[in-house]
Amino acid sequence: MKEDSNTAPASGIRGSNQSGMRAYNERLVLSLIRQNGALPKAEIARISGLSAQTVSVIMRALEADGFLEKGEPIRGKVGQPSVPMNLAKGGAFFFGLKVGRRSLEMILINFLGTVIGRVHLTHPYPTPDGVVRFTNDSIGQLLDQLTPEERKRVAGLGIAIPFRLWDWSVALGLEQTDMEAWRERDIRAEIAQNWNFPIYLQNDASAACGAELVFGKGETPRDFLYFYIGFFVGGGVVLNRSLFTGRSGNAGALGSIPIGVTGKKARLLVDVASLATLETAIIATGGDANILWEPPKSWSVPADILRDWVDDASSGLAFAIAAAASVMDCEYAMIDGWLPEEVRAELVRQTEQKLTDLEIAGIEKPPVLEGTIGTSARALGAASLPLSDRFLVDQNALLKA
Amino acid sequence: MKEDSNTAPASGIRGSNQSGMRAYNERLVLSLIRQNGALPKAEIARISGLSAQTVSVIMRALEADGFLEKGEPIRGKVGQPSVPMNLAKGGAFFFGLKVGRRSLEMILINFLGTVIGRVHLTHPYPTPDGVVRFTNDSIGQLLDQLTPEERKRVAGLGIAIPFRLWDWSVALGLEQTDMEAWRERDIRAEIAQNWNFPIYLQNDASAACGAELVFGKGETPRDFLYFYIGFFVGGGVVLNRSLFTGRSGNAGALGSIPIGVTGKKARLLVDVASLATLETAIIATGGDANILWEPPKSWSVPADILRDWVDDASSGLAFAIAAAASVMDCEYAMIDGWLPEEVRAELVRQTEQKLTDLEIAGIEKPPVLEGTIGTSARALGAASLPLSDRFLVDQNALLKA
DNA sequence: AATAAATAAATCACTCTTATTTATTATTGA
DNA sequence: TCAATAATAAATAAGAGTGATTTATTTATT
Repeated sequence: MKEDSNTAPASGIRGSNQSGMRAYNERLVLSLIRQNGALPKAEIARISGLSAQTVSVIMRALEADGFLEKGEPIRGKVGQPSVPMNLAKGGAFFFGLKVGRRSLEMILINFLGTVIGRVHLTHPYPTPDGVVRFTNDSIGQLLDQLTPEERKRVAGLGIAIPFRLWDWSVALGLEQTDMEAWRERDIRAEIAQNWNFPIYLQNDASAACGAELVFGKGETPRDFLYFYIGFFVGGGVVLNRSLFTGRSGNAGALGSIPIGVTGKKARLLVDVASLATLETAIIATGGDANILWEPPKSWSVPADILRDWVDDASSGLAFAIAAAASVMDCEYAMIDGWLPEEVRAELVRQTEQKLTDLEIAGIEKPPVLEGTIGTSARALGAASLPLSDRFLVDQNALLKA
Repeated sequence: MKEDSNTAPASGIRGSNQSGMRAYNERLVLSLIRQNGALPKAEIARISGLSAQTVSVIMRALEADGFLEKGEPIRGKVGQPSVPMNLAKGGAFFFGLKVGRRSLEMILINFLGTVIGRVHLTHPYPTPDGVVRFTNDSIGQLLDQLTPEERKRVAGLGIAIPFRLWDWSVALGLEQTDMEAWRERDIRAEIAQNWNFPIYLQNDASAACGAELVFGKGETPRDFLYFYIGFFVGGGVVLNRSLFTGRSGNAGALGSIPIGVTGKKARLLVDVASLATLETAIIATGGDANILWEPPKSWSVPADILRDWVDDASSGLAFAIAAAASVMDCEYAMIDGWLPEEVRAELVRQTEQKLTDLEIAGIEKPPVLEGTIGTSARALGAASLPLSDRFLVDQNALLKA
């Protein structure tokens, strides 16, 4: 699969002009409200440093375009009551597709990030044909739930999918050929033929990171490191409050962080901290590994196997976090995944402990936190891709179209 | 020492306005010429996407201000001959100070990056008082070489200094107290009292990385990883063609990358790939380690000691590069340092070999290259700090002042 | 004649400054 | 206690200023 196909047009460094400036300031307003909740115009002016008049003009335009709406005036303070402006839930709609080990999931979210539609399909393993068909069908179904007016406001589809699917074959116990198909197919392009909104494709773990960045609860830090534990473990790197995907779109390939060497073979994080490893352990003792792919609430993994896995995984994560923190000096590390909440909590606790115990001079060890999104992070993150690209601050927004 | 004092004002996300736009486009023009050499206005317009008229206005202004100058018209093509515009060497001047293990070095460069003045001082170890006095004295001397007109165009001083100097004491065999002074002193502020140009302070290895970015020969890649081998080993991370220093200014603390664990103690890159290690090895065999601090051309380190050191150092570097590449997906890794050229070449060769041999799935291993600046990278990088801040593209340039 | 570089004049889009309006709370004086 | 007045803050209108763009023109060359 042409994984590069998601990458923005490489382009050299471009100049800036007035429309770029306006686009940037509009995104800034929307981003500030998304981060802080409803805010009056005067407050936006103070935060952004823009003049009150400029903010007034921009926000009235955004309101007229249906992206913002007035809240109840707040009285009780000296002066004219302030009118908080909030995101209008019908401002735009986004599709998010998660391609997973055992299932496909399509969600439809509104401008506030609320899931307003969901289609789910279980499969033995993902195939390009199956994914393309499911995508087109489910988008059709979900569009039916929207009014004709709302349909015009669909701003895109994001796809969260593990990269290098063809490397799965062995782990999945499938014939090499079943996965080889992914190498050549460009499902993004195929799906794009059917729809006239933009389509984005990203590594599933990076997408999950995007969900945390856009929809995460609490204050989002400038720079953080994110791990998502799925069939494999992957992650994302957030710099300056935006997801850094690098030149090839594969930055934050955190599963490939080496955590030790035996001879010439590096042991990688993915070898110890992914559900594939846990599955193997369960199967080795004659257990039924399918429980892993049910919604995590209902997991019933033998306690001793789980304990060993958490022990190994947290050691690997601690080492990986230390390595990554040296490179990018992050404020904190976050762990989420397709895990029951109590397993995630224990994994975070042990990782934090092992990181604290590790003696490393010269860097500050970031605190380790639990993700705030949980199991649905990948689908939500997928849907956040078109949202980020169109409505959130982005350095490139300043440049010429 | 308040190492944070260099960090840019934290500030939230700011809006953009016309002066920001113009400032950005001016920097863009200067950056394009610095990267590509002399370019005619029409070519700048094509690369930047700005209209020919806009570029014409901007470049005439820059010429009038003395930052650009006309080259010889190029004939031989259809149409009016193109006039390549180049950086004017007298456009601005910058001071760069390197604080090192055994010496201080102050350089003065012109707008082209050519070193036009240099003052050097050997010391047993760096003290805040010594550094402040040397700085003020040497700036005074070097200013005498400039005309009164040129003196007005001094745009700043950059200081490249190892962070956490107080951790040196043990390695240097000095009393703890000698280095404790650094913890409290803010030499940047002290020096700033004497001069009315801006002063920047940065980790010495990150500064060296900046030299590569600004003055490096050949095409500079978007994203790369940089190691500078000095008394300690450190580095820098370049993202989107700019030096990423992170929230605390300590990103690219590449010396702290863990390369293995024994019990709870992590072995770090700095333990195997710094000259401090080599010095220890030399002293252990009764040799004279002072040769290391002479200009590297005249090194005469026993061959067997050097061979062992290069072997260990390259193994550590290979592992560190693999780890960092997983996090940030860099185009390549670069190694430079206070080293004789043949040692650097061998170190790079072995690192590349060991990285190739290392089996790691899921990432592309970056090629390893030699730095193009060499021993003077730190002082040049220091001088590049005010240059970057005032004259090169920088996302923040677009925002309101 | 064709082509390309460079520029001039007019236009357009945007933010900023200054001044005004509006709605509210705080203070004052009978 | 109550009404009149002052102070304050939000919001906006009008006009100024700045900078990129468009269109047209000039210039120098093959």
